[in-house]
Amino acid sequence: MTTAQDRTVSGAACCGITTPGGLTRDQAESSAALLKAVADPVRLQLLSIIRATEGGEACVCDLTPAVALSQPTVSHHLKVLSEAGLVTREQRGQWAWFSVVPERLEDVRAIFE
Amino acid sequence: MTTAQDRTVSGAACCGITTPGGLTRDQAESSAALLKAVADPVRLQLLSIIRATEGGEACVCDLTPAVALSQPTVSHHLKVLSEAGLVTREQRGQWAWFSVVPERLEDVRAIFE
DNA sequence: CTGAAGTATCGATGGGCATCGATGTAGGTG
DNA sequence: CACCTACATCGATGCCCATCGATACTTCAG
Repeated sequence: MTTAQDRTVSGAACCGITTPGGLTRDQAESSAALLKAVADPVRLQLLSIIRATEGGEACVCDLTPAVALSQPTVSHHLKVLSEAGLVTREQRGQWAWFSVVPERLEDVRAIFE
Repeated sequence: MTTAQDRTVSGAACCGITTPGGLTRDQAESSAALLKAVADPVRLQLLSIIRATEGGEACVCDLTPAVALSQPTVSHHLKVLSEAGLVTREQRGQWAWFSVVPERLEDVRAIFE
């Protein structure tokens, strides 16, 4: 995808100022991927609900009525969060329990240090 | 858009755990809107470039070659960032200068306190 | 006023994604 | 075995958005 500039190009600017700093395209791409997982109202709600639940865990049967969406949709969102490393899934008996990964949330904050 | 639950519904869960905490749908919606503005590799790059430029300002003529995209596209991204309150635009002579709003970046971090 | 340069806006297009119903799968129960 | 429940996957659909070329707008120089 990335064409010829994985580095920040600094063209001879009209204003005579070069732009040396800045993220690499790859850095920006991976940070954006993590942010995309979080930039959704439903997923933000899911994260906050899981965190607010006693024990820090919640199963889909709890989350589905809480966000008022179909079960496949909730399952989809949890998969996105899981693939981003923001939550972990643990099959316990018949239910799937999800809990958040605080370190990963810290990674998100670190993007805007 | 929001149907009947602007509050976090707590259905009688299968596991006997209610989900009292959690964001309101409206809270989640506005936070997600802010995050969406930032969840894009190009916009992350633009923000970092502007911040890294001496003076904390940059004009479109600098940014366009730096991200290797067409001028209309860069202008579009800057508009998105501007509407999210993440950058401010100042017309100075013939050029449009953009600078980041640190307080707004702090708002983003605050979502994951 | 005429022309040129920097930006913003417009319209079109293609890709990604949120959502759903239907279906598959696995664990628990009889 | 058969049946139910919790959850995941699949396929389809509709919407949002990133990107572009073309064009309009603004500012400056002559």
